[in-house]
Amino acid sequence: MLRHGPTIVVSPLKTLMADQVSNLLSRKIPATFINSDLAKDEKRIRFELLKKGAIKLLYLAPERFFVRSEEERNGLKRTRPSFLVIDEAHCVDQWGRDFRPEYGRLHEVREKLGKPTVLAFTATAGREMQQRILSSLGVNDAVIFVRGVDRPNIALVRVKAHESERVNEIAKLLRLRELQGQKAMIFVPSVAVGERLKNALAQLGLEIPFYHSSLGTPWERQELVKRFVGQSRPVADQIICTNAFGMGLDVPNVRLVVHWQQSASVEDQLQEYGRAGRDGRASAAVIFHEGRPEGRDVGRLKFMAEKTAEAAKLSEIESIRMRERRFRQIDQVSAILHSSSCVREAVIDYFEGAKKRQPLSLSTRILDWVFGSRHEAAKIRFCCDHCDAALIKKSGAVGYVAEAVRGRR
DNA sequence: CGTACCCGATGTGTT
Repeated sequence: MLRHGPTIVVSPLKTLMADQVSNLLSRKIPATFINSDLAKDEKRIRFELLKKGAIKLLYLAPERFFVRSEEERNGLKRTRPSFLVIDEAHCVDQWGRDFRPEYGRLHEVREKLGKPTVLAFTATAGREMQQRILSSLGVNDAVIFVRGVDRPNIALVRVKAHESERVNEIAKLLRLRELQGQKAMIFVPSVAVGERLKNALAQLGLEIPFYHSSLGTPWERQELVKRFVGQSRPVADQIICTNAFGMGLDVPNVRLVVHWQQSASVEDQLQEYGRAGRDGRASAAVIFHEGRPEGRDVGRLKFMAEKTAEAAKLSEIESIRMRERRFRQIDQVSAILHSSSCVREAVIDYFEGAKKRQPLSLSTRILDWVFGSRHEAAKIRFCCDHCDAALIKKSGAVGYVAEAVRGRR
């Protein structure tokens, strides 16, 4: 706010831009976005405000810098922003090579904008990803702050189960008394699996909506999101979803996140189960797996990774490299799920390194104070299936989740 | 077979 020029914020989703801009405007901060939802006139008005210096925060998708219209590109170039902010910066790495290549070209953008200071934020980037983000953005000398990856109030439960058993286990979980009036999410890897699960649960008397990118119109999808967050009726406390659901979603009382199977990276896994317990209260994450390295679950993820790598406009060597990286990310999750040690520790190591923690610098402590969670972290009473093996043996996985969600033994 | 942007052609109209 105190700098002379505006700040450009790169954001991955139009819904996110709209939410954040309206939030900022309600705090009287002059913010706006420019994207393909705008009518021609509205776009022109916003460019003019920008030119007059009336905008402090401008939200854009990365593709916006590469639109056909030279006039629009120049309009952005002339803004000479003080900062280039990359929100959800894991997208630079996760999408920047194949799925959304413009995410991988932000270093060019920065050059054209006159080399503004770069600030990149994400809740989920492991150590290798952090380095790749910096190198993609062309800021290898950047200072990195890594804080708060652990979510001590979420009990982590790995459950080895075949597909047929998973439906019944999920039904039992959803029916837990401890969960009534609270929220639960079930992540599935594909539309086909989601539809199957939705139908199977319906057979058992559980009608649960399924959110995915090809569901209905954008308006209908937004309506379902609103039903889940309680801004539209009928309220949906439980939802089946693909990973399309939730970037930027902040629902406080999600008590349970179930994964039909592992995610395609540790980052995805953390991001998804991390939706649980945002209010700091005791919550649980259940992840089903098949107990062996190369079963159908992993096969499906690798198949999708392969297709993505093939579809991207990459040279053969780049495409192979991309595929191998995605394969490795998938295997890293499997390794954590199949290991017989603490899941929590494995995830923390992945993000922060196993090395002993350095004493915190003043700047880190200030960042903690500014961005850190306001509530005291709950004491860990429940950790994971490994650390609480005796409890699981006694109560079973479902019983353990019930106790973990209640927050007392 | 997951994830989204933008754009221009086609044809409809749920906040």
